[in-house]
Amino acid sequence: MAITPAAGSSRSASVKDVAATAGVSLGTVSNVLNRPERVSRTTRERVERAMADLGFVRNESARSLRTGSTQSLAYVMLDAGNPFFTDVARGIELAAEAAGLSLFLCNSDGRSAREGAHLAHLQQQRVQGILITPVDPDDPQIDQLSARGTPVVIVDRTRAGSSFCSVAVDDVLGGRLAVEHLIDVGHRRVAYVGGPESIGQVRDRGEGARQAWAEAGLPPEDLITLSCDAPTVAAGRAAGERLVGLPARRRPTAAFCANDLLALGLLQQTISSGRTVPGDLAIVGYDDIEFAAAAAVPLTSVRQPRHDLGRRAAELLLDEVGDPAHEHEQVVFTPELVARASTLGRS
Amino acid sequence: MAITPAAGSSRSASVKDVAATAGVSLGTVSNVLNRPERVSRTTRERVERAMADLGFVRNESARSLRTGSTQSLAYVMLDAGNPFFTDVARGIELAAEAAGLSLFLCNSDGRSAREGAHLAHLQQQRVQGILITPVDPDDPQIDQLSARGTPVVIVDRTRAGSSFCSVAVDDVLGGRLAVEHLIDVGHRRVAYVGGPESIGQVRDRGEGARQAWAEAGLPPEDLITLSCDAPTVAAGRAAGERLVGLPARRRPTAAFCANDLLALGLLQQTISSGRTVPGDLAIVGYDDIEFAAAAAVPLTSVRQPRHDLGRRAAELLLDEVGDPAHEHEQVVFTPELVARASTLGRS
DNA sequence: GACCTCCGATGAAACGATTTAGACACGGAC
DNA sequence: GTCCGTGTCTAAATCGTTTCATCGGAGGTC
Repeated sequence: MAITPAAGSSRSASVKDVAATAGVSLGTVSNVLNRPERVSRTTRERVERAMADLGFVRNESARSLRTGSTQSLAYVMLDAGNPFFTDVARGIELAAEAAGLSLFLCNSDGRSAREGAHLAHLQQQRVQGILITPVDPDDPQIDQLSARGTPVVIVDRTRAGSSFCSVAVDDVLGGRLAVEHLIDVGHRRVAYVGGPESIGQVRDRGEGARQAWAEAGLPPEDLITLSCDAPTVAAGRAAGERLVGLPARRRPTAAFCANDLLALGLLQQTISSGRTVPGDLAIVGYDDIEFAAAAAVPLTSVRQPRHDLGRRAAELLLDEVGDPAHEHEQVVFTPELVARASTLGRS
Repeated sequence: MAITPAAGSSRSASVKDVAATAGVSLGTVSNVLNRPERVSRTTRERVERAMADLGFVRNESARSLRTGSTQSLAYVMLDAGNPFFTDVARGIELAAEAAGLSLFLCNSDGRSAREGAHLAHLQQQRVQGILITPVDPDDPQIDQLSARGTPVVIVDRTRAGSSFCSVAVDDVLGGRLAVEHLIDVGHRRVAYVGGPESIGQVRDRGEGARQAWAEAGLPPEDLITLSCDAPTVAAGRAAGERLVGLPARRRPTAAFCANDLLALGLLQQTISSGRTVPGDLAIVGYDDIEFAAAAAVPLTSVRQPRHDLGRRAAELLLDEVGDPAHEHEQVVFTPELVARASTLGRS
């Protein structure tokens, strides 16, 4: 007996305890765990029996300290409350699962400080790689991560220099699709309802909207921009109230929103103030989240392949981790307009 | 010069490299990291300088191997696509952040196998504790975790034996509130639209509905139950079609749905099939997710304090981690009915 | 000047796993 | 009988950090 750790209680069993119980050496236990084919059947069974009896749980810290690598990836998401990002996360997760890695989700909640804390911690954990939808894609901390050896893939954003892999969707094109559609169905006064200009997507989608407007030869002043604090449902409602406040002859007959949360807020405010969609105001959203189709007036939206976005991002990361000859790649997906009742009238 | 690791490239710098560069011993570097007040200012600055120059990043594996504890919690969520759970997660996160711990989110996606893999991995990581909304609260793996020394708090479920802390909401009461409200506003034929009976919440909310119905002295056969495969928007739409198929004299005038996703699906199907809410069908949801209020017919729903649920769960876990005299506690919150247009008509 | 204290810094010993070089036994071939 | 190969298992070194007992020197007291 002596001073061996008390059975089952105080401290969890280590390989040493297992070895002692099974009457073999440390190395043999390790072989049972990592290269079971090298161990004779009888010994292996004895060791496995000992592990079960002691409730042995491998210590991942020790393992990764010795081997220098972990079995996990992380996705630092911009807003866990936006279904778009949780769908992207699901795509990532499936790819990670297929590769036998586990995925940690972190939520920066749009705050740089929080994002920074997560990144620092993940770097200390020595995760195999990090996927991130950054608050600011040009944040130097991201370069620093990469320079210090943690592969990073940027999701749903691109970056000027191409020192990273990234996966994004062509937001300028998405903006064009939305506005071309509104022009097609006859609108000649349109509002672009965008989140803060600091967000790259908001800028790009607005840019696409303006391009489509100009190419149709329509006067720039008839495409007005409503800028919101944040791309949220509440901000969408507020935007609705500002629209109503406009004089009738300047009031747009349609709105293109930078994401579906804004569009849903706007939709709600419009209907609850007694106007109709699309009769009084046609609405186009962006992202095509599940709740867009499920809205009482199903929302026309620009669909992003969010699942594929996540999956592809994870694949790029895995390639960067595994292949020494990896070359950075910027993948850009093409968005697609899904027309529904909010611009077409009752179907 | 000699054989010191190449500056900045191959392998990341360790405390040993920092010590060599700063001309101090290992222990001093460690003191700078952990007990800076014990180190004289000049030495400390020299060490900090060396850390910056070398791009030193503390190795968390080594740290937690030595100290035997990590700085992280984990929440294994049932469905990252359901805003209810992401809101709970946010509550947890705030509490974890306040305690200086980082939070890893894992998504079991309703699958036991995935949940099990996450739990095993988290246990190997030696996280400080695990919060979980389990697929099956009676899963023996949860007991095993706890027995092996990883504190577990069950979120949004309770468990027969009280060997865990848990935080939940009184679902029977929630069911009663919903149905009492429908009776109050005059409904005498009601449908309970629930997910699979295997989910505890679905059972409890249905039970509450039946209790309220019985206490009002209404005939049991006028409270019908529609059972769905899963509590999702798509299933809600399907339920709507089944309702329409019922003969008019048996068709309910109101529906109580086990969660808001179902309710939103049902709402959409009802409206797009040309009927009105609440005129032809009043609808009550459950959870009061943000999209419930933002639906074009704002949804009456049973609000759960999802933010507090998460926060309280995290606090219980932190107490269990920190206080040796900790006693398990089952917290039950009280739900609250939020009446909106889907049962009250246009406001 | 001897003695004590205090402060700051040191060095070695862990933590628990993996890995590698080698020991040992057992047959079979020559 | 010797030698070699093969199949198993062992022993020791190692990963990067923290901790703890210790040590040297500066300064104060008698």
